[in-house]
Amino acid sequence: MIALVDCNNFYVSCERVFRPDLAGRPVVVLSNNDGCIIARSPEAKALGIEMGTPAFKARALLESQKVTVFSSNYALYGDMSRRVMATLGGFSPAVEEYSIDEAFLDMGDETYDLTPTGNAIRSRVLRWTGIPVSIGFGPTKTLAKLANRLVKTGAIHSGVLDLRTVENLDDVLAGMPVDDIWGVGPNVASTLRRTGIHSARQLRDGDDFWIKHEFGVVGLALVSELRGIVCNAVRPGREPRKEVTVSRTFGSEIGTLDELKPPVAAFAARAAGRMRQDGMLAGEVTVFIETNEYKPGPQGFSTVTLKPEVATANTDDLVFYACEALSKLIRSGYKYRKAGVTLGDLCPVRMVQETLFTVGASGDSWPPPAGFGLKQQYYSGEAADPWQQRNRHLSPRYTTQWAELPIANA
DNA sequence: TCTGGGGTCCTAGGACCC
DNA sequence: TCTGGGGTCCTAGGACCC
Repeated sequence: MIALVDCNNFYVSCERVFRPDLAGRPVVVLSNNDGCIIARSPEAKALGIEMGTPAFKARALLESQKVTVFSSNYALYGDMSRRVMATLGGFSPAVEEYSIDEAFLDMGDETYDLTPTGNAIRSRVLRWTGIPVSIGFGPTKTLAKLANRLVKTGAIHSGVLDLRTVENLDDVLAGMPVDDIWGVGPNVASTLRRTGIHSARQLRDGDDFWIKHEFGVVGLALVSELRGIVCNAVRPGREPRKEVTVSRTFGSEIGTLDELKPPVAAFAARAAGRMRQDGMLAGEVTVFIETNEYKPGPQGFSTVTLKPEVATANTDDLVFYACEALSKLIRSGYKYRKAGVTLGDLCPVRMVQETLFTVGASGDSWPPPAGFGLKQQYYSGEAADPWQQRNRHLSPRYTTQWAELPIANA
């Protein structure tokens, strides 16, 4: 059996842990640049605020309904996520961190109803971290996800559902639209509907040959998992990343190389930092720039990838390649609104050292000495980031900065 | 004024090889 | 006249996810 543990309205819940006065009140969290609404409390959902709505379109509603608004605070959410995952480790030897707010737990071959276990998980996570979670149990990841979905949407149960306890499962699946199934996106859903398949039950009972023909091995695996056949096992831990991207929409549009270099250098440096935390080296550096699709004028999206001779984690090298790529990318007459750097073809430091004794040729020791790099002040640190856009509603980094610790009044 | 950011996997087709 | 067949690797792009 597999459990899918999903934090409820995770970003909002993180904010509420330190703002108990907001319990029961409408709260939303905005994306980077305060652009879109990406998390909503149930009260905010009830007001009809949709996921992904641009903040400026919702402004009137947010104000009239006195919705509390937060900019996203990833220092806080990342740390809270770590705490939740650590707590889940007490319930299963195999916890797969699927995303910042979700984990799959291998629950072994238990034949009894896991609902009590689920309740125990819920209450411990809530007590230890302050975060409420929903839990679905099923024989496959897809079915655990489905159980979790039923918990959240249906009135089947509050908080925890072991799919095996659902007596009229066929009826329930018949009432579930295919879009609600994990792995069925808009494209697949519309193809399915066009051929008369509307419900999860119909998809589960579909014809293998047709599924494979239409949706390939991914579709076939998905349908098999709906039938209870494991195609996608729980893989404990966090998979090492294969690439690291840092990208941002700028506060304003910029066009020249001189203007674009500092942010792109900063993105490369930040990506390099993240990558080093994972103990990886980059085999390629990709830069992309993008115009503003919402405004008239010449439009474009372009990308250039450069490959260092030897995989490297050296910030100066990576910044250099990123700037090289950028200069190949720029076209005069275009105004760019967004740019990003992806470090790809990542490989573990150790592997390279073992197979390639030339690691020193990248000109860097690893980890790099403190204060390395000539242009440190130039491309490091979010604080000194003039392209950093709006985050007017940022909460304190309660758990990761001494100066921002919450204060308890005795 | 204002429209996020960061990932993974698969497939088709081209290049190349024997 | 007739123009193999099988394989690998790489890449771009699609689709999906949170």
